[in-house]
Amino acid sequence: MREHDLPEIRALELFRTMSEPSFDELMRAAYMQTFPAQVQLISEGELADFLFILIEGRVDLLGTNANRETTMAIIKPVGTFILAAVLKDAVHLMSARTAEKSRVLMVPACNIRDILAKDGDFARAITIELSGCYRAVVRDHKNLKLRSSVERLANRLIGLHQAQGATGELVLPYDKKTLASLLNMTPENLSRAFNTLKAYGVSVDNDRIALADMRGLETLAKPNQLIDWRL
Amino acid sequence: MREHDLPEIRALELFRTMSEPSFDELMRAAYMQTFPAQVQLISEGELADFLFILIEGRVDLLGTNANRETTMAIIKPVGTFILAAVLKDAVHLMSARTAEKSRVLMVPACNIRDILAKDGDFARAITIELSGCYRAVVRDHKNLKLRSSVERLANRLIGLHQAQGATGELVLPYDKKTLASLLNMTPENLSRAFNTLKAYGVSVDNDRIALADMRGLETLAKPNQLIDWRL
DNA sequence: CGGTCGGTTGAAGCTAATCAATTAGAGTGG
DNA sequence: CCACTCTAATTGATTAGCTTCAACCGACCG
Repeated sequence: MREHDLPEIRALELFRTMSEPSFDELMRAAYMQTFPAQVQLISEGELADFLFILIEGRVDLLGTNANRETTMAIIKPVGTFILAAVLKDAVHLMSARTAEKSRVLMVPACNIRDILAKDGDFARAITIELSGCYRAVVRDHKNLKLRSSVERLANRLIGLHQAQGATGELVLPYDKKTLASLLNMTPENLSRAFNTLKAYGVSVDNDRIALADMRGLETLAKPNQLIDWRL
Repeated sequence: MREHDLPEIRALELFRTMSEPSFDELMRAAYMQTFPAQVQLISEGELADFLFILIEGRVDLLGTNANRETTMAIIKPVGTFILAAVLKDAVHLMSARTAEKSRVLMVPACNIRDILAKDGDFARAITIELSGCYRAVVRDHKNLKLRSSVERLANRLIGLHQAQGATGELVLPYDKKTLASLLNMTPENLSRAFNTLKAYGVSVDNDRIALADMRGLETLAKPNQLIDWRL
């Protein structure tokens, strides 16, 4: 990367308070790239190799599910993106695409994690915890933007079923009113959604649910690792 | 707090790797509390005084807007909540209420921040950055769960107007297709929403928007500091 | 026994998505 | 320069999804 960009980067909130050697180490590994518009910088589901910092231009963050796509966020300079995936050494929950010609600083993920490890353990634990919270909300947000209410319910049932040992039965861990609110439905609509799912082998006895046709249910639900399976 | 709980807490991912003196310091300040069901632990809009860690029971995280309420998340043991607000020394974006009798460890926010400051600067900068990302998605999520599409558009316009100097005019920073996706609307529906807003003094000329009746628009939009105003 | 609460059902209405058609502007290539 | 194509944006008609309002049921509780 070019010497001339260094002071600008050093001034960023994220790097301002960092020790000189750590900063040097990071920057030796990092590089500045200029991309034209409409370039796919990262793709959902891939591992996070770099932390991206947008210096100039515009980058859109996108989520997809079952050939639907939605804009999750728009990044403007100066902003980082996909920090959480880098910290967790996890897979991207969103894709990123340049919307204009953009200048981007790319810092290899392993260097970020190295330097973080040298720093305080507690601070590091905090970042991991926080990354987890962040990613959970992103998943929720995608869930809401990209699925109908019946799909959300179906996937929730599949998730609970899994978590409870996949015995063909599950018990709702909260009352239906709460479940409805969590899935952004009215209680009435939840009740109807359960009726809709009867055709897919779902039978309801108060808070006990039986799933008789997992294949069919999954065909409807289209479970998606980048939305559903926390952890 | 009781001696007997200490090993259990120490084993949590968040505290496992922490130095002995730091842990002791935190725990001296912290205390364990048992609450009955249906107790409001924190309220939207208040400052974050404590980091909460749920040890037993269940806590619901709630968001509200214009006398609507929604369940944002359900916390089960062992889990932290409102970490981001604590790190940013900011106001809560969600309320928290016990759903069952719950045992909760409360760590004063200032102690968390003190210990974090002693640890590496970079790790600390990362947590702040990440908290910001997290809170942004929470805001987006509330926006989507608690407002209609016309309300979302109206608030977006108010926000852009503000950001551009509140001159009575604003320029859309992205094309309408992107704006629609960001607001979770179809382009057709966005176009109709703009028509609906004509009655509230909004006139559209390509990407240039004029707001002639801020009072009326705000009455419709009901802007909410806990959803809209980033930073 | 009346009261409340969680849940279900039906009817009506509203919000938003879909499908189809049209216009206007930008860019391409003969 | 003029057709040609592409795309963004708008409009209308229709349909799907969801909410709202109202009534009702059964369980639990005083």
